[in-house]
Amino acid sequence: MPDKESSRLNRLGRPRSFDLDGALEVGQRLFHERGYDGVSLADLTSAIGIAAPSFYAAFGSKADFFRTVLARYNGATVSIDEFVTEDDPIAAPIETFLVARAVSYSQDALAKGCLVLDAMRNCSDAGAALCAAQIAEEGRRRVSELVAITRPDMAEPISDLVASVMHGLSAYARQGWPTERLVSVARGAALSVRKMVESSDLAKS
Amino acid sequence: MPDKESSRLNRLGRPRSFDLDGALEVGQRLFHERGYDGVSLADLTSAIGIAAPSFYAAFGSKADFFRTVLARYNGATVSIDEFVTEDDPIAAPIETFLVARAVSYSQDALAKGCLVLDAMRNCSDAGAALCAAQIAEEGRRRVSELVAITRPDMAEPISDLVASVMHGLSAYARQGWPTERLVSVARGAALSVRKMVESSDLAKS
DNA sequence: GAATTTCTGTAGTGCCCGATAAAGAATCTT
DNA sequence: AAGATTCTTTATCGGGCACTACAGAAATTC
Repeated sequence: MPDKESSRLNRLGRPRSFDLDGALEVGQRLFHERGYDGVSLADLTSAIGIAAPSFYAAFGSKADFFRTVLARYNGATVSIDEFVTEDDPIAAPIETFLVARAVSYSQDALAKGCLVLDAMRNCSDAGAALCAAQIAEEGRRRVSELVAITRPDMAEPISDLVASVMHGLSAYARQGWPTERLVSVARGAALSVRKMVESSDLAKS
Repeated sequence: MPDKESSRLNRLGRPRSFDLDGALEVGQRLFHERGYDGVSLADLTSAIGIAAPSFYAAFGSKADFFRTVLARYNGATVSIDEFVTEDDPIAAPIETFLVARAVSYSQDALAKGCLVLDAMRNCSDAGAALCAAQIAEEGRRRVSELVAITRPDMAEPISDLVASVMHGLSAYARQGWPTERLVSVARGAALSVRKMVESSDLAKS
């Protein structure tokens, strides 16, 4: 476990000859294009432009590297929080969020689908798959929390549905479905959300 | 390419010492449990109880074997046609179908999710993944055809949504979500379907 | 400059993968 | 019986995988 930025603040020794985040970006592109198992260490190192030992000194292992890539990717994706308004606190943000995902999953021809959702299933390393599942669960919980503000009884059903539809969006984006088609799916799912939000207000004050 | 039941109807030579369909069943169980790449040829042959050359003589290759397993699995899954009634020709059958899938994806602890939908993404062999995608597309088209009978304008949006939700059901079944939770997702998605079917009847006579 | 520390490149490790060559065993036809 | 055909067994094959031992190169501190 070589701490990247420790041991007397790296003032000694030969400096690293490549950019850490640049390597992560290259890896992210490759993983998004071909999946965890579709990218070998030789692919990674040759694309980054370094030899294997440099890779291991910097990142520890392929799985560790991938986990870092996942975090980087997740940090760059749009959150549902960005769509929350005061008018419609739930249904509209969820619809906009799903549509945004439908678009982002299909806009880049070489990086279709969601890297995180894909890694949940398409990843031979159990630790990396678990990491992806935790990130996905984090996102679902955020949706759940937003719904819970006004409709706590619908928090889980709605967030579960949103999470499930996102898997479909990611899967069919990978299959090559055009953006409009995925957006249609997103809007269709939003119909349910709207209906669930507006359903019999048993739990409302 | 050894044709299994050809060449003068197999009247010559040493008879096969194992059951073909039994081997497929064993393989199906393993693949469903661990996925295509999670099952090695050694796993398969030892579970079946034969040596590798017998496997190759009978099935051609691991990918060919898997394709046959996929067809076998698909033939055993419930179709939406089984739920069509005269009262409600679309919405109710789709809801029942989705609920049935939610149940079947989660009932067997060692075979969670859908083997076909999983293989679409979690499969290093391109041919096998394509085969799975075709089977899935076949199912989606069947839903589309049913919807088209009464609401041709909604055939694609609804079948796309159903297909997408099924991916979520399969993925989260694999994650260990309990049946009730998946059923809730299925019912939630069915809300959309119902609303889409009953929406402004622009295309109706 | 000398010693120290850290990174880099060459060259490999062992492992597991899917697939097979070759020879023997079991059944058929004639 | 002899010959033909097909399956089974043993013992691999070459290849790709993630990963690393080792020595040289490049920066630091003294």
